[in-house]
Amino acid sequence: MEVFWSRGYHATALPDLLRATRLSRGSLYAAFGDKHSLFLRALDRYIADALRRMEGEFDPGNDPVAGLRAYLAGYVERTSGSNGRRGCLLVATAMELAGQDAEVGRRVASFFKAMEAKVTDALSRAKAAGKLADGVEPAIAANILVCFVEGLRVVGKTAPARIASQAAADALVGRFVK
Amino acid sequence: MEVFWSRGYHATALPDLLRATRLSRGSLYAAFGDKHSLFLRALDRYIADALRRMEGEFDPGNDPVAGLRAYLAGYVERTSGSNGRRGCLLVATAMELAGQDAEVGRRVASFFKAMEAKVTDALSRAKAAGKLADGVEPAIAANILVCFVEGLRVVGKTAPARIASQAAADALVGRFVK
DNA sequence: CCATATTTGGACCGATCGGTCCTGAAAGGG
DNA sequence: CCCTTTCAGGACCGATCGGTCCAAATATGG
Repeated sequence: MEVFWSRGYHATALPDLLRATRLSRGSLYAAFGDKHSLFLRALDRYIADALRRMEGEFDPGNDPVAGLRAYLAGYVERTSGSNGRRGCLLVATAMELAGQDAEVGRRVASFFKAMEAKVTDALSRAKAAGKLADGVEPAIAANILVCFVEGLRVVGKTAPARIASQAAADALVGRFVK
Repeated sequence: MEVFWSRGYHATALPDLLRATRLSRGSLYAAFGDKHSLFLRALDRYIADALRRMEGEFDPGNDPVAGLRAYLAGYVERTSGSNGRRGCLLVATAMELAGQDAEVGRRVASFFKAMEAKVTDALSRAKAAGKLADGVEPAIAANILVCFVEGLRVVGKTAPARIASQAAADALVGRFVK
């Protein structure tokens, strides 16, 4: 369903979708309406997957700092090598469509907000446990981390160097925790 | 020339380019060859502008920490409000084409490498001047900063909140400098 | 085993894509 | 003042876009 993933919306033609879904033209339109609706479905699923994954990483039962590290490690993994080259449906969509398509823009914006909220929450719990370095404000640090991981996705498109990304991620959280 | 800027490559049609260049179809093809070549020209100019700007910010004659702050402030400015919504030709291109088009991929990759080198250099000079916090490694911190600013461009597409971005930028460099 | 309902592959549609080419007007030089 | 050169505007091209429709094949139920 996510052939949109590495190609983007405009670059994905109907034949690509037919091949990927193994559906006939008629069946695909009967099932999804049109290309735009199908794309929205794919985007929603991508977002739901990402949110579910983060819910596991930031589970209140776990150590928030460990969750943060797992969260960053996941992004390092997904932005390295061939994973990195595949890219990220959300980031690609944000750059390609979010400005023109309100329906899409809303979804992307709300995802980023949700992600930032989850990271903020984890940082707040870490702070309450006295595990944050002095002067680290959870909301601001969360903003930094979100930008960092999305930036990883961008540079990972062309320079998917795992060790460098991992070192950067480690150094970044090292600046925030005690 | 940069109507590609906010629309992206695929979404920009010939009529858009004709309107933007005020050229006729014939003249445009005589001058640039084809759409792809024209895009490459636009991309090269965009990259050259960015590099020239950074050369000013990271001028060896200036204080490297001030340069870093100016560099970040520039990104905050360019990712806030309507500037943010317009987006970034480089990031959009990285996500849309870098994986499929080798010519483009090379340009994008070399730009990110050049940017990282400039930031690394500034950080090294700051470190030599004893202005960096303990344990901050220039190359790694540069990687973090590059990812951060490119991430700003991504989230700035849908949530161009200037004050939050500025606070994040300030906090981030605050973690690196003494 | 037949009648009905469902789904399939693909022909087909108008629109638009990137790209070529030709005509007529404007500009420049003798 | 005319002849040549240049160039703008747009008609035109084949290909492909997203989307519709239908006939044949398949599955289903009695």
